[in-house]
Amino acid sequence: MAVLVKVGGLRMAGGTRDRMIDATVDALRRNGVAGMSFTDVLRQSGAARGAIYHHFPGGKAQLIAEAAERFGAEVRGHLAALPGGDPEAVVEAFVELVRPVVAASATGSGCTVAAVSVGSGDDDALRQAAGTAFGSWTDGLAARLVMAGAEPEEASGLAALLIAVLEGAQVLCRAAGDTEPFERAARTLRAVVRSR
Amino acid sequence: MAVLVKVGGLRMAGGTRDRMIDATVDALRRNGVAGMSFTDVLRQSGAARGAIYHHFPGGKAQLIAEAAERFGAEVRGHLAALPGGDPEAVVEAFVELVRPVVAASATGSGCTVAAVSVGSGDDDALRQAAGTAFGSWTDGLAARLVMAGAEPEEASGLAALLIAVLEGAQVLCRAAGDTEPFERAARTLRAVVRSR
DNA sequence: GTCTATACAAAGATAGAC
DNA sequence: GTCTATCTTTGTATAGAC
Repeated sequence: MAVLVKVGGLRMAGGTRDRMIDATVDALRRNGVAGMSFTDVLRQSGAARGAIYHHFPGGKAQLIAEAAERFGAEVRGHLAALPGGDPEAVVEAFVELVRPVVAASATGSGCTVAAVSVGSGDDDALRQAAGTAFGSWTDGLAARLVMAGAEPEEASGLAALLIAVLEGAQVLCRAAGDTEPFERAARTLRAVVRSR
Repeated sequence: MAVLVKVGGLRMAGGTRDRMIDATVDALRRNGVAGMSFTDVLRQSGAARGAIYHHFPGGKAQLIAEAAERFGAEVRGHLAALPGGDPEAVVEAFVELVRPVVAASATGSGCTVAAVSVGSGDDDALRQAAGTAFGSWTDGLAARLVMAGAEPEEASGLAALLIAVLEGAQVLCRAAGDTEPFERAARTLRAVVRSR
């Protein structure tokens, strides 16, 4: 096995290590940090038990940190690619981007980084991994808003508000079992941005 | 021991059962559902191991559900007591109420109900317990806004937005280790409500 | 690098004496 | 109602053959 393709020194998707991280991303968003077990990850990735400490000498903490990084980078990419010629349009596009994410959360598959934040316990490295991801989202979204013509300070505050709503809505919608809390909040959010 | 005072058929605070629920509220907000152990609860409440299934035949799930209910009721009380003669003032008071909560979250002690929502896994009873608590917060806050003169539909949307920001800010601030994400979002929130 | 087997600790859950 | 003791399962972590 082990189809390890190396391109420019970067290991491409498809390897065991890679599948393990993907499986961890999924297990985290579904069961949280303490609720995720190696058993789940091994079953979903097809890896053997011994593969864990071979690929991740730091054990569970390292695996989780890398999963948070991967998920964080992926979302950041989506945020940077947000369409919209003015701040209002970017907010509109943000709402559309978030809708399916929140829907997934309503059926049990929430935000991996939020799971790491809430479940980090007293592990500072984990907490910081989550903080870095969230920070990159807020900064990326703020930069996107500036690019669309917003004032830097206004963009920073608006981005922080939007990311907070994104995370809060996922928590609420998972508990509610539907996306209604998000739709209500989003309606107000748009009305509010439009009236500026 | 067992200073069980009964008043009108209701067991008052001070009993073993009661202390166990309090300890569970605390353990949940700190470590999440799967991260909370009976060992923690027993140590903090001073109860014996056998007391668990004596007081909570439903085991861990029942204990967690009751903790979510208690925390939910307590917060709902705070929201109902929010001062303010008009919607803008209520929002202002909300921000002040939330500030210390978010600060606690930044040091590791987040929202008990959020922990239950995120950590509920596939247990529908737990998910629903969290949903009920969140629903009561949103409804209570909306009612308070209506009382302060807001239109019912406007109040419903604004309340959903505020609760989402409350929960999202806790997740972000815990990861950041400080309250900056909340302060940024709150600044924008107030500016936005004021401009109506 | 991949796999099997296993050590060791901690979890939830019960039984039964007091 | 309270407590001690224990069963069973599950989880993390490691050792070592291939």
